[in-house]
Amino acid sequence: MHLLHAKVCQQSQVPLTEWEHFCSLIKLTKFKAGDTYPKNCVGFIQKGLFRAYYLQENGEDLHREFAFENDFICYLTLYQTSETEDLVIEALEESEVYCMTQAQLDQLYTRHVCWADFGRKIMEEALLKKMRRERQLLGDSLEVRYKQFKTDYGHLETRVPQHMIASFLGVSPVSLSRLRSSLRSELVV
Amino acid sequence: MHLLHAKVCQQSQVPLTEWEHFCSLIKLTKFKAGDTYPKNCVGFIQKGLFRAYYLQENGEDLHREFAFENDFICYLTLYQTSETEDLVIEALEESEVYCMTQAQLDQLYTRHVCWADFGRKIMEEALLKKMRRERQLLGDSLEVRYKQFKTDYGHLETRVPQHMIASFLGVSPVSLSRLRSSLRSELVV
DNA sequence: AAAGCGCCTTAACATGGGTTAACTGGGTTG
DNA sequence: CAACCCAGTTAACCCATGTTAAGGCGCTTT
Repeated sequence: MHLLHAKVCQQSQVPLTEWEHFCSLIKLTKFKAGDTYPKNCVGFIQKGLFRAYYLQENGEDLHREFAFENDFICYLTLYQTSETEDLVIEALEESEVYCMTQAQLDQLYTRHVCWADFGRKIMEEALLKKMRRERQLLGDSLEVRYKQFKTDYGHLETRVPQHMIASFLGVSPVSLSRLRSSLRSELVV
Repeated sequence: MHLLHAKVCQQSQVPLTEWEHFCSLIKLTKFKAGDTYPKNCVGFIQKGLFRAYYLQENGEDLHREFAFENDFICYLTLYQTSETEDLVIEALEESEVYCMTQAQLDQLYTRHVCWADFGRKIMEEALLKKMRRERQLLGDSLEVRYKQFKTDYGHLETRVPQHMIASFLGVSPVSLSRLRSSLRSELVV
């Protein structure tokens, strides 16, 4: 809980009564590996690991991102656009998430400025993250992206199967394996 | 002006007095092709065309996006992260933009809920747009991306040099030219 | 008109990554 | 233990795109 409290306070000035109201809304929910996160909820990951991916026509899935401790998750379905309809957020580990419904969050926004402020800052943060990713995808080679992944998400390397990392980096599992082997031989030489 | 008014009202319930205050802050600013948009301002494009690109070490530039009539522009510098420092927003045509400073916008946010709400929705919209782009970059072939570009931004094809479109699509100008020529010959056959 | 300059096209060649398939090793189930 | 499955590796082949370079076209300048 203090993780979430810290995260909220870091973004916005929340009066005590508002925080108490907030606490009355959230519900700690547990997920098992393989569980799907519900479409109409937003959440804060207290513990565990999720991935978000798109279901594609060809049956393969296109990995979009990982989310873990201290991250927020939601489907951004407010706009009911086609993007989010085939998006799936799935638990990869036993996880614990503080959840509320999207509708409850929307009410929070109109209830007190601090929440509107909070929501905006979270969105800004998410947008910056996407821009960083866009830039990497456009400008960096696979090798650079992989090394960046290791510095950014080093702790995920052991928690996540390698083919998901490949998908996250935008290449086939074979390509990532190839790269890793070539990096290994560089070290030896 | 009614363009901007429509855009604001579409996102948030703005009382008349707030709108009047808003109007007292914004200043219609003109840009000539080649002008750089100032770092500390946010704006709404009334008329014209801009591009945002990153300056890279190798001297080339990495195109991030186009912005034109009815779009907002800003550097998202609030966080002073490294991403935005080498970002440039440049006018490609004679343009007119309603501007205010980032500081003025920040004050608006705390002044009335409607603005906090407005800011959050604009950010959500921008985030959705980036997610759509991320998905295209990861999952679609150049041919698909180019065709999508034409349906999304058809009117830009004549306003923008082709090498910028190539950069936006994430390929070299040569590749785009090649694709176009192959699409042309498909039509003939 | 001639020269110069951007932009686009085209061709030739190099290469990174996709695809397929065979093989390995670890874990699970019978 | 055998049979199996799944993830990762490796190799062979192919194609899309990058790179480099040359030529053409339109526009501007002189």
